[in-house]
Amino acid sequence: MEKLTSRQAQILKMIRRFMDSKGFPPTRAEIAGKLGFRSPNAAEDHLRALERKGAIRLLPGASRGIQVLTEGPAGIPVVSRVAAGVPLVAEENIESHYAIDPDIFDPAADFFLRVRGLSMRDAGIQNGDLLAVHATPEAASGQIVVARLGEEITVKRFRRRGNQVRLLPENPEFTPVEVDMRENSLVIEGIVVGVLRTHLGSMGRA
Amino acid sequence: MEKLTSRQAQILKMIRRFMDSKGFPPTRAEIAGKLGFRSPNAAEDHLRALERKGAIRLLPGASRGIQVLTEGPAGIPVVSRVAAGVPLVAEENIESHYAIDPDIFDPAADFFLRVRGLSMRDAGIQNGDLLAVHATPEAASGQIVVARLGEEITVKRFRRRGNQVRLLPENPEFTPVEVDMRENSLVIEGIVVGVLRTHLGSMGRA
DNA sequence: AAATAGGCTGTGTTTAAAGACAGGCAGACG
DNA sequence: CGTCTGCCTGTCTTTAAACACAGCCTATTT
Repeated sequence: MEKLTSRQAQILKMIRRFMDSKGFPPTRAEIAGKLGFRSPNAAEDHLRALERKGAIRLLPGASRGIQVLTEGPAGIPVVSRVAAGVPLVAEENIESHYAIDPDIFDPAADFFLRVRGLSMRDAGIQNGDLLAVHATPEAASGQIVVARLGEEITVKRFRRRGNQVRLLPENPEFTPVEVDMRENSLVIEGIVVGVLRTHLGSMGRA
Repeated sequence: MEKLTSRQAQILKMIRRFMDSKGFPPTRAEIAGKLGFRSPNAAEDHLRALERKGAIRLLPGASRGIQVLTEGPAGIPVVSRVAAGVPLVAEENIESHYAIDPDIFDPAADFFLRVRGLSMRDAGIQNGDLLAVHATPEAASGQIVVARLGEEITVKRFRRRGNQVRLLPENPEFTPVEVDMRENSLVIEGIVVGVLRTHLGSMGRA
């Protein structure tokens, strides 16, 4: 899809909202009304532009004949095998998308992160599990966080006392990490708000 | 919603299908065309009946002004505190619904079951977790099943040798259950195909 | 300097669509 | 028995809506 101008994106958004609430697309006049145009032909022009750029399809002759061509996959992105340097939720890290309402988690999930390793085993988090993550730099002591330590992405329980942060594994076979926020760069990518395991065909005991 | 006649249900289904494929509701003439009416007024009559019975809403004056009123909550039902005697997935056992695509699990999930107890702790299943369950009476040895033993609903790993079935907990503090299928009534309600944990605010270590 | 895209106003004309009116016929209900 | 609902045909009027035509102004791009 060709790139839209901000005005065109605004009109597309208006159409989407209209369809969500009413269940059918708006007419030219309704678009003009909502956006304050004095002429329905302004809406017509925008629709033509949106069709030309591949955002919608117009069915000639049909009233409300606007089809919004849904761009890309919907749902929550699944982040896996994180590449070094790039942001966590970047195109190249996204494995797929899952059609799940983000609001079943509280606070809402922004993405899933696939876990490698068993460092949080005793918190009921297994290798290959998907963690529902709420993206935020704020974490309270005791929460399980997704943190970036230099190049490494790690999932640990977060404990803080002043500038001294401890990242605790939930498995006696792993050792805690101590970080002084004044010396080392520790970035909180988000807090874990849920766990999702989708494949347990007949796995053996941990 | 009042009960529909088979013809009315058929028309409602046609409207749904039309909206799925086109993105907007049909006109009277389009309904008549699809169903072979020679008069658009037949469609008008049906729409009136559907509105009277609460299946749709008609917006006067608007072209294609048909709103299909979605019946009941969508998504996967969450089964909790199972009452004795009644089927597992019964109205009275359903706690809520979660908007999740059942097909992210394989095989697809039919319902969620809220777990009580820690008998499957070492399989990464904790107290309060939701188990995605595929409803089926067939279980392979090694799978985690939801089984009914008399009045009790239990979640265990399923092992079978002939008529002898063992239901294994995944926690050394619990003891396995042995069942002879010829003597005791064991009903497999389904197999566990996934795990969902939605609330881990700042829980302590297991 | 000319062409093109974006973003509008304003005025029509034509067609798509809602919906009213007048029936017909069958079966269910009191 | 009459009356209601369900399920249709057929016609006609009115309005909703698409869409063509003619412009205006401002940026970009060629």
